[in-house]
This record gives sequence, C-alpha cells and structure tokens, in this order.
Amino acid sequence: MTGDTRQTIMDAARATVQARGYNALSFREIAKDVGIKSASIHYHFPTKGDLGAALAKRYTDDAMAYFDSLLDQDLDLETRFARYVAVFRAALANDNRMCLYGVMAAEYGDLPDHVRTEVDAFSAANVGWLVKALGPAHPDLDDTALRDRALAVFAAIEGAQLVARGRGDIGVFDTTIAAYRAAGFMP
Amino acid sequence: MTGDTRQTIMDAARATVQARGYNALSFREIAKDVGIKSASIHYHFPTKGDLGAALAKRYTDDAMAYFDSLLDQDLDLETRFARYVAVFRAALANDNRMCLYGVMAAEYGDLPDHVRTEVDAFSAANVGWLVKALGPAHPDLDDTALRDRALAVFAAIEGAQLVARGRGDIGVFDTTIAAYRAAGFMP
DNA sequence: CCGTGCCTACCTATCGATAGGTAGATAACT
DNA sequence: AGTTATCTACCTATCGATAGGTAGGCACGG
Repeated sequence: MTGDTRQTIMDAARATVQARGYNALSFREIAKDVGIKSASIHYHFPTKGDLGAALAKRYTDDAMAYFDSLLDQDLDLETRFARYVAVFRAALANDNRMCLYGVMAAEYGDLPDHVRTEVDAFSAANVGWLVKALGPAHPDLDDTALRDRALAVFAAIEGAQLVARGRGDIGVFDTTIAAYRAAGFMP
Repeated sequence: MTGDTRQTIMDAARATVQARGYNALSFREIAKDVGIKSASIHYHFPTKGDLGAALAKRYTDDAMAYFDSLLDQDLDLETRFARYVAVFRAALANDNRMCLYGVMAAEYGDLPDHVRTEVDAFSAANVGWLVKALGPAHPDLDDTALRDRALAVFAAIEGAQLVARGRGDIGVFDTTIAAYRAAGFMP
C-alpha cells in the first residue's frame, strides 16, 4: 500500500485548497481527514510549500493527461471544447469549489516560490492546449494572435468560475459561458 | 481627527487583502502599518468579519461612485469602457495586487456571512453598471441577454486580472483585454 | 534460519510564533 | 463628568515544524 498515504494526503489537501484556499490549509486538518497525525505529514512533505507544489504539479499533470486525450480522440471542435469547459464546471459542482489554479493565482502574493512555479505551469499548459484545440478553427489568426486568443479564452473561463463562486451559483458559470459563445468568442 | 484612524485601518487592510488575501490579513500587521496597537483596532472593528465587510462595502461604494461619474460625463462608449477597465488594471499595476472582489470571491468558502453579502453586492453593482454602459451599443439584445452579456464581460475582466496576477505580468492583462476586443466581445 | 542493520511509516510531545479577541487602566477632549 | 480613543497586559487556540521514539518489514552475511 506504499504511496497510498501520500496520495490520500494530497487528495484531502486539494479538496481543502479548492474550497478554502492555500492559506486555510492546515496540517492538522489534513491529518484529521486522512486519519493520521499532523507530524506524519511532514514525513511525506517536509514543508507546507512542498505539499503545495506537489499538489499543483499533480493537478496540472492530471488535467493535461485528460486534455491531451481529448486531442487524440476524433472529436469535433465544439464537443472537445465543451469537455474542456466541463472540467472547470465540475469544480463548482463539487460544493462550490474552485479550480486549484484559480485559488492559488488569487493567493499568489502568499505563495512560496516553488509553488508559484507550478501555478505558472498550469496556465502555460492550458494556453498551449487551447492553441492546439482552437488553432484549426482560426486560420485567420497568426501565431501570436492565436496564442493571445487562447490566453483570453483561458482567462475568461477562470473568470466565469470566479464570479460564479462569488455568487455561490453554478448557473452563473453556465450563463456566462453561454454569453461568451453567443458573442462568438468561444466555440 | 476622528474617523481618520478608522479610514487608515481600512486603507492598510485593503492593501494587504489585495496583495495577500483575506486570510492573510492580521490585526497585528495592520496595527504595525497604522502605528497603533492591535487591540485598538477592535475598538473600530469588533471582529475581523466586521472589518472585512466594511472593507468590501467601502470598496464597492468608492468604485461605483467613480463608475457612475463615468456615466454622467459625456463620453463615447470606447472611452467610458476603457476607463472602467483601467480601474481593474490599476490594481495589478499597484504591486501585482488584485481587485478586492476577485480575492474575496476566491476565498469565498472562508468568508463570514456578512462579508459574503458585501462581496455579492460588488458583482451585482458592476453588472448593473455594465448593463447601462453597454446597453446602447447592443440594441439587438433583450434585457436578459444584455444582462448575461454584462455579467460575462465582468467575469472576463476578472479572469484577465486573475491570470495576469498568476503570471506576475501586467502585460498579460493588456493582451487579454486586447484579445477580447479583437474578438468583438468588448468595446 | 537467524540475527543484525537499515528503511518505511507512523507515533507522542513539544517548540516558538502568531492568530483573534478581551479586560481594564489612562489620557484627552467636550 | 462623560465620551472617545488608545494603551498595557493578557487569554486561548492554532499554526508549521522538530525531536526522538517505535513497530514492522526487507535484505543479507554467517
């Protein structure tokens, strides 16, 4: 069962960060959730920063594995994009939680350096993916314009999530995404 | 000098929240910034929640006073909208800080109820303003569609801010807003 | 097949720092 | 004298982190 506890710790930590932020994350609370003592968490993650960075990295890796699978499948643009958006929607559906990235970006000023690096990596990976996913639909845009567009789409989705959370209403996310689409800004 | 300290406390608190979040806000740190003792803050704001709520309310009031003045002035749509966006940009320009609303929305799960109420009020006020500001340019949209559009524009701006902050690069905000405009999503 | 040594994965107990909050004295102004 | 605004001094709760210990498993030489 080795490696199991480490993953369980990360599961609990991720849930807390998504619900209440990195600053609200405490070793004692994780310990209670996992069923071990807080000191034991330091065995797996020497510092809180190490835990945060590992959390963000696994989050990015998992998301990108799924997103890349969407590129491999033979899907039309709309379906592929809808599944991408659904990932961000799912966080809200899970008890008004937010994407780990969004939470950490908001708390950026309080993050240790190596956590920041992993946070940056998530947005870069998403923009890279969106360039690939949206590219074929925008033959009119050059590389730079396409990249800017991808960044803007990512930002708009994060914003929809942020505002929906601030209202505690997932319907706000849906109507916002729908409004983006109605304006022709997204597929 | 009455009322002065109260405002000074709020100024310091706002700066900290915008930089590092509501959870990172501590009475001792505010006290040091202001030049009084932490106990004295409780005289003006009995609890941290009271301070947070007052902070959010003043933030909304100040912003709306300025935004409404933009409606009173005889400005064309683009100029008015550009000045609106500039307010959100200014937070980033001020040492990579974020709009108070964005930070608090991200920490929603940890906010006392009366703080949440004030956070909700900010987004509602902004959507209301955007409906008025964008309305004339969208005679094609009915009331509901216009409201959804206003909400989406607000969310997109907040998202641009969030992502720019996560990169620690105000240029990301500018290119994102430019991409929104290039896509015809904003004036 | 048995002991020695090392490793993993936890434990208890405690550290200093800091959190929000309170009681009561004090000084100044009205 | 009463109100306002601030102070000193303290409380309890919790934070991340560390020290030191231990039970169980695996590897290896004799």
